[in-house]
Amino acid sequence: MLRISKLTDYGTFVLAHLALSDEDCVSAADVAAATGLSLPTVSKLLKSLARAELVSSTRGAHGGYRLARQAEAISAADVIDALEGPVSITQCSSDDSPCEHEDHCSVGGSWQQINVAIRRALDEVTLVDLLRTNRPAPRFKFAGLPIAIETPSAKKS
Amino acid sequence: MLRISKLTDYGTFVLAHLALSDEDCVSAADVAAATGLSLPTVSKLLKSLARAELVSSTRGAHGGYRLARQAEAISAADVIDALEGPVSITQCSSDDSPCEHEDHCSVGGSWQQINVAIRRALDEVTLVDLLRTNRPAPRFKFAGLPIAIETPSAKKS
DNA sequence: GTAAATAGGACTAAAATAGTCCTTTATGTC
DNA sequence: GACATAAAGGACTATTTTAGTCCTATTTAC
Repeated sequence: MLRISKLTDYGTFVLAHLALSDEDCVSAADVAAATGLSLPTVSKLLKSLARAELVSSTRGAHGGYRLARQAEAISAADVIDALEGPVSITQCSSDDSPCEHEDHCSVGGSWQQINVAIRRALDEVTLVDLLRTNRPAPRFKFAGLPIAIETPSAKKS
Repeated sequence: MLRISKLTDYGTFVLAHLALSDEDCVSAADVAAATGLSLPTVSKLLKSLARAELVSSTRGAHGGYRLARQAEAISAADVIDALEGPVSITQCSSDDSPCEHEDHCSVGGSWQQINVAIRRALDEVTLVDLLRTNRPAPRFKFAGLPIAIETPSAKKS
């Protein structure tokens, strides 16, 4: 587990489509048609992405969305931040609520280190990288261990 | 977001207590008392940890649990695997179900790279590290950016 | 035999996520 | 100026996941 939400994954589809589109400006409906996602969902995603300033929008007739900056300048961390809020591996490292286990907690600090390491990994991968590894013919499945195992019916999203 | 579950976090409390205990064998009830968690919850966690062979158990009267190997040899990744299943950042990289977005998916491969990077970070931190950073007097809060911000009411779990 | 423990799994409750819909605002076109 | 198109914002529902509890069976010390 420790996974990104479906919506974040969809968000990368949406951004990928904007990055690859020839058009200057693509409507949510077009993105929905191109990605196979429903319009309400795409719409919701684009609104969030716009609020995070990863895409910019034009309202009204012939309006739509485009990337707010170059694909190289959009990292996986940016996308996750936009759609799930800031990355933080434990709840108590992000909440403002008091941690009721503080008295017994003998771990804690290292999660922050892990957090930073994960963050770094996510910062280093840009939308361009996500596009580059675009549908290789033989697909791979990651089954928990850092070893890619080829499977006949493997799939990716 | 992109966080470990509460139970996994609790799991580290439980393992920490076993690691620090003088006793050879600690019952679930003792762990519950020491950690402030409920017995059913601790019991569930220890059962999962035992199945993953991170702890070993002795049944019957005077039974209990102990670490199955040295604390240095238990990584954060091991704990997450035991309590949440294998780490995989996207659903379709772990499921056996077909990915219904495959046709439109223009990302995918790079998530696996990210997965490996995260995995590496989690592999490198052991239970000993988690114990070492044990309750520093001034506590830190990680607010999304890889910068630790000190707050008056910060807490950790 | 009995009490103290773990093993396994079923079940319920709570919370987070996903997905949809409605109303408002902005903008181009006729 | 009216109308059509499209985004903005938010409310709401449904679904799924996670958390937490409980019950029964098995094992072992005394």
